[in-house]
Amino acid sequence: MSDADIIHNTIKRLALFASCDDRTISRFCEQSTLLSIDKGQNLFVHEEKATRFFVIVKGWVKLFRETLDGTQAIIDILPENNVFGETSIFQDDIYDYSAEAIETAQLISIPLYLLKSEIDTNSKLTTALLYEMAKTRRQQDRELEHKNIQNAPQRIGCFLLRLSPQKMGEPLKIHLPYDKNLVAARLGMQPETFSRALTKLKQETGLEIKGSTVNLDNINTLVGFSCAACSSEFPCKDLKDKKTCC
Amino acid sequence: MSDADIIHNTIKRLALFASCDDRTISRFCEQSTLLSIDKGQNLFVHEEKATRFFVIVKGWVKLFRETLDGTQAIIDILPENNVFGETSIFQDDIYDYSAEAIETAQLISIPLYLLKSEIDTNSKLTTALLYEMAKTRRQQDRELEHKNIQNAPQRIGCFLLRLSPQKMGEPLKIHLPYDKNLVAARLGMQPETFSRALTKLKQETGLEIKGSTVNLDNINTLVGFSCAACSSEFPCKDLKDKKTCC
DNA sequence: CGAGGGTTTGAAGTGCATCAAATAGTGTGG
DNA sequence: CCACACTATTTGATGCACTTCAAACCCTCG
Repeated sequence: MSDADIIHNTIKRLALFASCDDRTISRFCEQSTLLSIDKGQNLFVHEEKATRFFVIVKGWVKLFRETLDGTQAIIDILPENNVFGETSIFQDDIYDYSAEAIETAQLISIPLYLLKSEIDTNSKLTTALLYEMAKTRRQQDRELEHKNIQNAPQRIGCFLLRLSPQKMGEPLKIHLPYDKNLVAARLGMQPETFSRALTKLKQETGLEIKGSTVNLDNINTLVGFSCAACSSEFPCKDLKDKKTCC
Repeated sequence: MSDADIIHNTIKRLALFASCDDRTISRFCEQSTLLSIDKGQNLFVHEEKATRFFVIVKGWVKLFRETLDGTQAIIDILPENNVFGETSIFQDDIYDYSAEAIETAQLISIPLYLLKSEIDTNSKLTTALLYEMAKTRRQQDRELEHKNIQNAPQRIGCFLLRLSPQKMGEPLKIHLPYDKNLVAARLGMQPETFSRALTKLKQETGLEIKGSTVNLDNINTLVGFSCAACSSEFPCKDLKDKKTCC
């Protein structure tokens, strides 16, 4: 497939552009470029002037910020078909986090000015953006709640449930999407804590761990364990299509 | 002032409606009602069907959710001129939190369908909503970061800075907006922890506490203490007009 | 004055972080 | 295919921050 085809196919399928007509989508595609970025490379840095936003075609991207004393706060870790950097249009064109590829990734780079000018005139796109934003807001809401009221093993359980097809009563086989250090950081804990918490989760729910694969006979025990300390009930409606649930 | 005047004056001044013409604003006002609610009363409950959203004219409102095991997660505590409940239009008209008056409050109640239909046609309003949402998103971002990297005394310091006029080098006199138990809950800590953390803050920065009044000779020591562990620098640009800063 | 809330203080426990070291896993060149 | 180096992961020991439970104190208001 040519670059142009990849760009077009990817953009077309995004919820953000779902309501746009072909002409609009083509306009975006024409101005977009496809780029590859190596593992560990930064795409942009917090506070930097923003001119483009991105869509992940392949690979994983880490969004984070750093404090004065050098500690890193992971904001999110995104797989393919996710958009990021677009919110800088509400931020005086300043990126409000840094972005780094955690494994070699392929990205679509789209000029921000296109989105900005489109928003002024295209109410469908604006509404779509609004919906996406609302979804993100809800996710963050949960993250904050979880951080406050769930403990480490429960947060891991919740994270695993998010990765699963989420049918009650079924067995479960999950492959951790990236290395355990990153999962730990994503969940706001130390690698050591992650390791121990996973062991505890094993004891409590009967799940089994082999390397980066997690098996469980029946998802229910995990739901019972993790979702007890959460304000939304299991299938986590309204959130299930996104990476954050529970 | 008549109810209609209060409604009109309040709505007119909201950022959300700043870009709307008088006709639109009048349309909203006509369909709105003014209501009073006693301290401790619920305005609506999480998961309830949503038909109206609200603007605070006077008093304080607590937004929260409860988990199965009964613990409460405070989402926010809002003073006058804040809008809440409006995000349920992105949620199948379900409130995604409960709302309770923490002291007798006066509120404007506006039908959600008005906002919904307006969004389809009025791109100015949609954009304004988008901006408000982006601002909330940023706030939440900070909250999460703070929860991760600031300790209890620092979080209190940050909270106090948010309440102040925020000029460097000046003395400071702050009155805690609501009772200490609530401040503690808002900051995600126990009342006992809050008390102890405040004592520590007193030792570290030289501020003085008399009941619910906080005095400080020079704001700088507080900034130095609290903002060290934060990824944004003091005046907290982009955030200073909202309740969350630092 | 005395009851009852809010607030502070004390003592003990829990959860997570940190530092250090052992072990498992992975890829490399021989 | 093995040995080595290097990294990821686990385990152990200790410390700190916050929570929890309990009791004292303080303040307000009937």
